[in-house]
Amino acid sequence: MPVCAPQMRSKLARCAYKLFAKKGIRSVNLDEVAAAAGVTKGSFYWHYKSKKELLHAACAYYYRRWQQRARAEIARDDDPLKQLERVLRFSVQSCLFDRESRVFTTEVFALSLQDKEIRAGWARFYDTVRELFVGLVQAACDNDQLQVVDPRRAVDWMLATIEGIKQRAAFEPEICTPDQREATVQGLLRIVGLVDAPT
Amino acid sequence: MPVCAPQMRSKLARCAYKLFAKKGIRSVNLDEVAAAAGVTKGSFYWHYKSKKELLHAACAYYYRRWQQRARAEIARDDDPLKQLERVLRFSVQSCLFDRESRVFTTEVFALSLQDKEIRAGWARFYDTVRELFVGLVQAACDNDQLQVVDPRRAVDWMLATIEGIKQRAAFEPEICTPDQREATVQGLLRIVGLVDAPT
DNA sequence: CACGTTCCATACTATCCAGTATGGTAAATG
DNA sequence: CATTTACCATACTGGATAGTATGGAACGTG
Repeated sequence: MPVCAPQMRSKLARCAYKLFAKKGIRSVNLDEVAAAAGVTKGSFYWHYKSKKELLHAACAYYYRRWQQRARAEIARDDDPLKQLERVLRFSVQSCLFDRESRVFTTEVFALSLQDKEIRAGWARFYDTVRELFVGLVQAACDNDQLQVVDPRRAVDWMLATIEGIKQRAAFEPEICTPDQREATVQGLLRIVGLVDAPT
Repeated sequence: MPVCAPQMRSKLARCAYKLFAKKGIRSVNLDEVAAAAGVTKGSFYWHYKSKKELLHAACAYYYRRWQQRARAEIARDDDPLKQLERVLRFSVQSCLFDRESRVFTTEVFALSLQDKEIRAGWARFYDTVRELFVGLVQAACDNDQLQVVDPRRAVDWMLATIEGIKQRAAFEPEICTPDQREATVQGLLRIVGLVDAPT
């Protein structure tokens, strides 16, 4: 019996992500995905039982890649505040330049409203992202580099702002041009420090 | 020749919005829309030439309603800062409770990525919203109730945060519960005042 | 070498739905 | 009253595509 099945399965997920992120999930059909992976629809169904299962795999691919890249950024520094800045810069960067990521996430958001499982998966991902940022903020506080009363709440606001910029930038690109990247990062840091000030 | 055509045209747009906002644009078919308005698909096509044209009408319906409600809030006060708070409260309120609005806008965002005209229409809407807020912030500044160096930039950040909260709340409802409404409004006001502080 | 298993291809079905073709009815108009 | 026009219904077409039925090749195993 020949081997190597898991390779094709993950290749299909990777190709699916690329196509979904380029053209939108709903306007990509399974023939395209299979063709991109060098097979046909018939064999696609040997690896996945439905398009929805494929979408889950594509999401998982996206999660993993984001976390890998974020961890790589963190590993490049020892200082907690610098680490926080690095991850923020990475997040903003992907918001500014990675059109594919925006297309994919926007489509997933729309599908999430109708599909409980997709929504739950994405919520779990958001949770890990939140905890990652909370950890960094906490560390920066312990290091006397930041003063934040409620890190979790502060991070929630900051993440919301990132998502909002990402989304509004689709309509008003001028609010988020590459040369504003550093100013945006600093603005986000300011939000972390300020949102939970006494009302 | 009988009259009253424009009534059915706008009724179709209204019904389309309701259905789109409940089930998502792409999972609503024209038979449903026509039935909701008390006609059939055949006569639908007498009023609109395509589903896309209907979507534009549904968007226009959404724009108009939002602006009417916002203006109504403003009219209830004379004080610029209070007016700003009112509109913010209305925006947050619709983010907290109006699930339909969230479904509709999320779907429109997804479609915008593939459709230039939809995107352009929404960009125009965002522009009027921005100018409305900028005007209020400016007035509050002139009235010595706020100190903002660059109102347009501050409003951009604040609007981004609203959108981000709206979106993240779909996955993490706890970041945006009704009892946090006032705190959220105050947090947004703080962002207006703080984002353009010197770096 | 027979045989089962893995992996893939071809060809088909079934369904959904946007859009069209066509005809009917009632009111206004000359 | 005849005719036109506005508005609506019924019934159909065409295209796209998710999923299935089926068969075949290659490879390991007894």
